[in-house]
Order: sequence, then structure tokens, then C-alpha cells
Amino acid sequence: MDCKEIRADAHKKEMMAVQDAMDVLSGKWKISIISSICFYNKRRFSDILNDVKGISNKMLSKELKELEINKLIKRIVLDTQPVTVQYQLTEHGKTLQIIINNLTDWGKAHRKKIIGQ
Amino acid sequence: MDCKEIRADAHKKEMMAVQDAMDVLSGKWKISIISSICFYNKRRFSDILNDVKGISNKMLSKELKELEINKLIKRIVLDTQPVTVQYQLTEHGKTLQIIINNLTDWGKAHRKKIIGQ
DNA sequence: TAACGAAGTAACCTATTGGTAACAAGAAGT
DNA sequence: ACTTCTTGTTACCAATAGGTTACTTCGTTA
Repeated sequence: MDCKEIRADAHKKEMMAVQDAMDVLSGKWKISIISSICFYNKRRFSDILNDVKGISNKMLSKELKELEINKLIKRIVLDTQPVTVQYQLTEHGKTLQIIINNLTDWGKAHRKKIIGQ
Repeated sequence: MDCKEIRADAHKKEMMAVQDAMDVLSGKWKISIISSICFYNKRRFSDILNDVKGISNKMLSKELKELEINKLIKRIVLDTQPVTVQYQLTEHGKTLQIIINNLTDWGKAHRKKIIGQ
């Protein structure tokens, strides 16, 4: 295997890794939901509903389930009245923090570049 | 404005920034397409079609147009036979490299964690 | 002269996403 | 007795995303 083939092989593995990541994170809402939980550490259903502009309770419920299945967040029911539910990042979910921070910085720069001319 | 309010305000701005970023990057394919171009520096239509597993030419065409509109990539027609088209990241698009790299690393770790048990 | 290859486009259809509104449960407040 | 609050669920519907197949253009090669 020569140099070019080795490089091509590395790129294939990188592409696979990116696609693995995006399988879990893609969609209109997931990153925003994770961000909300990440910025506040603990966050309730109705809080996230307010944080993520435009999301409906139906979609939030559905997306939270998927994130839980993928072990990125955990769901903790509190014995309050009425019952409240806290969502937190798992240890694995916390490894997304660096990506969230990068995206936050990039979003600010992008707004300046495109939207704010 | 007390300390709590200042923090809440900062979080709101962070949420906005994340959502600005995701408006441009969300969807099943965009990050993968950008990754393909990013890893190889220059990449042709048919190359990307091969890199991004499962994408159809219709979707690739559509997504590339959107990325061009958002000034993340540029389209360069080469005078070859038959005509080939190269896609490259713009300077603005190159600022996504750090996110791509982090996503690649995260994808590898995630595969180990979830898929590879 | 027929087929080929690159970079798409067009037509058609299905699946997923997403919105809205109504409803549930169960205890506390009025 | 009735409303409120939180965290959802269900039903119904519209819009968008996405897949498949066929087609185009235009020079080159067999």
C-alpha cells in the first residue's frame, strides 16, 4: 500500500467516524437540546421547551427519548408536586461539550459574517 | 441585574448562537459533505457521491447549492473533457475544520462506546 | 455510429418531520 | 368542586426530505 492509498484509507475512516457522529446528532433539534442541558447542567422539560425556540412538546419528547437511548442524557424524575423531570448529560454526553462550545463560537462568528454583514 | 440574570442572559445568547450554527449545518448530509471536501481539500461531485455513503445525486446537488449560498463552499468548473467540477471550502468554510475534527474524534469514541460495546 | 463519462435535472412517489389541539394523571391551592 | 401545574401522549393533518429511475449535454473513444 503506497502513500496515497494510506491517506485515502485514513480519509475513509474519518468519513465513517463523522457519519457515526451525525447519525446520533443530526436533525433540527438535537444539538440545541443538548446545548440547553449542557449550559445549565440540569434542565427540566419545560425549561428546554423555552430554551429551544420553536420546538413543540411533541418533538422535544421524541428527541429526548432518542438521546436517552443513545446514552447522551439521563432522565431523573423528582418527587415534587407536580412531578418534575430533570435531564442531565451522561459522562458520555459530557464529551460533547467541546463540540457544543465550538459550535457556539462558530455560530457567533457566522452571524457576524453572514447575517450581520 | 444580579448574577443569576447575567448568567441566564449569557445562556440565551449561547443558545441563539448554537441555533444559528445549526440552521446552516443541520440535516442528514451537510456535515458529511463538508467533511469530504475538508479532508481532501478539493473534491469533485462524483467523489463526494462516493465518500458520503447513501446520499443520492439529487440530494448532493441540493445540499451543495445550499452550502454555496451560505458561502461555506465554492464551486469551480474545470475545462476538462468531460467537464469536471471541483468543490472547495471558502475561507469561512475552513473555520469549520475544528468542528469537523472534533466530530471525527467524537464519532470514533462513540463507536467504541455504543456500537463496539 | 454507438456507447461512455461527468454533473447534474425532472418526474414521481413514499417516509419522516413537524405543527396544533385535545387529553391524561394526581396532588395542591381557592 | 374546580382549576392549576408538569410532563408528557394521541390523533389528525401539512410540509419537507429523500429515494428511484430516466434523461440531458457534449466531446471522446471503440
